[in-house]
Amino acid sequence: MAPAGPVRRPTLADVAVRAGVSTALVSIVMRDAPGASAATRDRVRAAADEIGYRPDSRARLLRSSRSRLLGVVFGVQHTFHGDLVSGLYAAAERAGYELALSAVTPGRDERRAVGTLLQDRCEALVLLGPSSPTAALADLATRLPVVVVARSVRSAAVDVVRTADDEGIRLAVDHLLGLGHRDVVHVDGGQAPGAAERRRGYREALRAGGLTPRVVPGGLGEDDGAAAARALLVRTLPTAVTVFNDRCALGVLDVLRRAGRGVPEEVSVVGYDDSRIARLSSVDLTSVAQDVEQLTALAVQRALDRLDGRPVGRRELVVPPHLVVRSSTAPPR
Amino acid sequence: MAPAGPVRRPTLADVAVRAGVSTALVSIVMRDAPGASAATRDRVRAAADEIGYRPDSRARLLRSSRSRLLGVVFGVQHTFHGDLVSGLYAAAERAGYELALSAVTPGRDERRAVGTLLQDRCEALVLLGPSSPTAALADLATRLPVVVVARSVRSAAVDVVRTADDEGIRLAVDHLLGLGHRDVVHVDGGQAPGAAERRRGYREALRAGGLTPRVVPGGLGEDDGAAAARALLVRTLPTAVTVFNDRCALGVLDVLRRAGRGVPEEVSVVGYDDSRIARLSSVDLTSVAQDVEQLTALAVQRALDRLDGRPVGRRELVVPPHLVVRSSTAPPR
DNA sequence: CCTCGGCGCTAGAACGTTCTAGGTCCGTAT
DNA sequence: ATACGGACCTAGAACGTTCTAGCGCCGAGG
Repeated sequence: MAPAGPVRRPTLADVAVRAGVSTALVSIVMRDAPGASAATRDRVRAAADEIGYRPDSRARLLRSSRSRLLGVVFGVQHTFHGDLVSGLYAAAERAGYELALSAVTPGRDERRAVGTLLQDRCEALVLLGPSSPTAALADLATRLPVVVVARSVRSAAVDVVRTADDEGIRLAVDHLLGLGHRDVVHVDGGQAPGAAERRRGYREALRAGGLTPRVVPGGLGEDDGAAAARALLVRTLPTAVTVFNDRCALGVLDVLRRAGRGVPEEVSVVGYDDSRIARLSSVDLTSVAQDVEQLTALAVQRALDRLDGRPVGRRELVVPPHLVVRSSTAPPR
Repeated sequence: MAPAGPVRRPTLADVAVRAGVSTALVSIVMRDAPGASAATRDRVRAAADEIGYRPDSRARLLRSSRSRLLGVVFGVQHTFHGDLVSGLYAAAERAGYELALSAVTPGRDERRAVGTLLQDRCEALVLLGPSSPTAALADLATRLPVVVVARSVRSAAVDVVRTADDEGIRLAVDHLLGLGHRDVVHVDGGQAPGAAERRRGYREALRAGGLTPRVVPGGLGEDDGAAAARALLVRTLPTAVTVFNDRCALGVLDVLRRAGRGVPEEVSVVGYDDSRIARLSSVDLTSVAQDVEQLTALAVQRALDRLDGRPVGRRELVVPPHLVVRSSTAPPR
């Protein structure tokens, strides 16, 4: 039943013969371009449907100078990248662009991923949380517009769209202070990208409330969070904790609960990322959410601005996050 | 710093002029095809590097009859699909094929995803857990080889590569019986794809051990698992539970622990999927893992067999899963 | 000396589109 | 009548590759 080998696909010429017109006219009809009568349009479309014609985007893009193609590099294991890709599809479609996806996997590094996109004639590149060194990104940017999402890059060559991480933590702290907490600790992300800014946001927010900041070392993973929580347990426990990210927060949560310290009864916990983990009903973690909609819309917008040579303002676009309150935070006892 | 607009990319002709040879020769060198002397090869390559030439895959594919392109449709929110994509990249590369990714997102359905791949001239399609009706898949398969992964399809037209779900549950049950459990309950997945087979595997395994199966209704999500666990708590608790999937198992776990029933001290729990959730150290759930490596290798293999017109055996390839033992299972007290 | 075969290379035609520059026809204004 | 403009359509040249022929050259075999 399945075709034996690669079948020759029908082309414009096949449709043209069948409809008794020229290929150029078929092309016009297929593109919904002006220059054909309604009657012929119907006839051509019917012919195309009958033989199952589909335009060949390769040939199409080859001919037209602009490819209207946006390359996207994403990490296949980051669930957050999945959300971003969804948003990018929507934003690109609104602008009449297609997306070419290229994944970074354990066996396929960023160089490879970018390389295939370049061959695909993308007009611009959107890189989600890239790990390439700044120099490599800058070099890439000499060839085509490059927009980096969710990471900050110290280079004048590439555009950046990211979340205001300091403000995110500030939201978390303000939420806790608003609930009446006065003893709020921050579990740190160490060297991780974004950690410094979140730490700073925490310090500023606490000082603004007239309180003394207290930062304990943490990390990216659950184990880091668990260690941080154990460290907190040996001293006097704070009434609330802001954590670098959700995974780390999960470790904190787990250790506290196992130690019989109720969350949120004894300690309130706030994570960061609003990841799928945070949304699990058994976790139900209050968390800082990035505005995917806006991040992706701006990324596409910026890419197009560069392509069309429009003047752009700040090279770095910073999007405010918002807080998603769940059941891991409550007023102190 | 970033280029103002779409810059004209260097072409074969540019390289040819610079190296003082014909475009055909440059093409030969770029493809590592025989027919050029070592000296010229070096010269051409140097010229290409200097002007930053990259072959245009559109034009390349347009010209050569075979595109050596495999289309992959995946769901952007399924983390498991991410793992599969990684495997597919590796398998495709070994076979000298490229992958064209097309994502299904909340705002972009499967039809769309498949449509763009068809336009991209893919030779065959690999669909990860597609939700399209069988008829649509069969229709698609009349146009090009279609391999469905991780879902079973009742159609002679499409190939299927999937995990032996019944055997997976059997592994889980045997593990529990081996630990000494005699009272093992299965929390069901209802109508979900794969649920029937897992249920059957459970029943068979229990009967093979001379025990009486007991199935309670569950579902795909945590809440379903939570409800099932609560139902179990009102009767006599079994000593072990196999659950339809990890998310559902998480709900079971949560309710049991909150009710003060230790896992694995009082009840052992086994999930299914070996998802990221199961691997979280705070969850650490024993789970049935699908063999991603083999699933993807077979999927690519089968697609190529169809393309090359090689005779294939069974239309459906079933891969055995394996059990990943973690700390949610232990001998009964 | 001529032929032959292989190596290194090139000219020119594909591939399936889009685009430019017309070409017909018809109705209307001159 | 002739010219003109517009609506509809077509021929043929791109686009950047790969592929098929075939060219010139050199050394070996007749």
